[in-house]
Amino acid sequence: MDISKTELQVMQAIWQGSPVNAEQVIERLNESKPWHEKTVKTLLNRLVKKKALDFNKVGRQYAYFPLISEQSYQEQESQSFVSRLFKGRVSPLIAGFAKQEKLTKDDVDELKKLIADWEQKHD
Amino acid sequence: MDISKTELQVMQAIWQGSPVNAEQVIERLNESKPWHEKTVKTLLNRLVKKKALDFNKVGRQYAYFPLISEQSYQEQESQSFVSRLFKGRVSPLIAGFAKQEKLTKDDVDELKKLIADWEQKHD
DNA sequence: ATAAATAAATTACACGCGTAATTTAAACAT
DNA sequence: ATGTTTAAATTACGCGTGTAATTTATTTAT
Repeated sequence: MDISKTELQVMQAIWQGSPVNAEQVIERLNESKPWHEKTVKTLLNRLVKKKALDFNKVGRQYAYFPLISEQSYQEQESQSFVSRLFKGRVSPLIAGFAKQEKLTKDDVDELKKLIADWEQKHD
Repeated sequence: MDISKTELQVMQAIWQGSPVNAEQVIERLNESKPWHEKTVKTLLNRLVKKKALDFNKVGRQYAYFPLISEQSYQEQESQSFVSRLFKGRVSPLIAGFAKQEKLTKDDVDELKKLIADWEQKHD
């Protein structure tokens, strides 16, 4: 049910573009991390069992594709993260980023735009 | 090293106020979730081993206190969460909240204040 | 002083995870 | 048709986690 941290990296490789076979997933992953081929295949299998992925057979290979979109995954996880740590309030999280000097000008610009949109919609 | 989700709930009970003995932790937790006494004690033990907690002996009981502040825990976890899911950019997370209608007026007000502070500091 | 109570320490146990190695089955080469 | 290659499937294994039960050690009651 739950996608683990390593499994997430596999999902991210697949979200880059699908359908994609195991070999290509391994290539994409090995751009950043050297994982053993067998390890990646185990992870693909587990993700299929968890219904995070599915595949079509193409010859003797599998062409994997996601059953969960990156968007919806991000939304669900963000919800549960913010609930768990901040009782659901999002601004303390941003406050922490600000305090740690982890906000860039771009971030701030985007936040301003989001706020403007929100205010326009909730007048 | 890593604090699990259930362990976090124990930490949160202790962050409510310390030092605090096992019995009191159990009471605080059972406000919301009915956990077996033995389970909570196991978790306290593990958190001590992980150096998230320490204690002083008071008679035959232990008075627990945190070695990690809630603030710093929140900051570290937020960092790593946002890195993992959003390549470190915080605004897509907020965008998701906005899209899901999970932003309240209070949130928006606080965000505006944070932004104003940030801009003032980075002129 | 010995028994009873109780706090803490140790042990338990199944399941998920990270990390593969081994086995099986199917396609390709000869 | 048979051997070789190569996907995919199955199995492995130690460690962490959720969830306690059991054991030990210490205090309190009688």
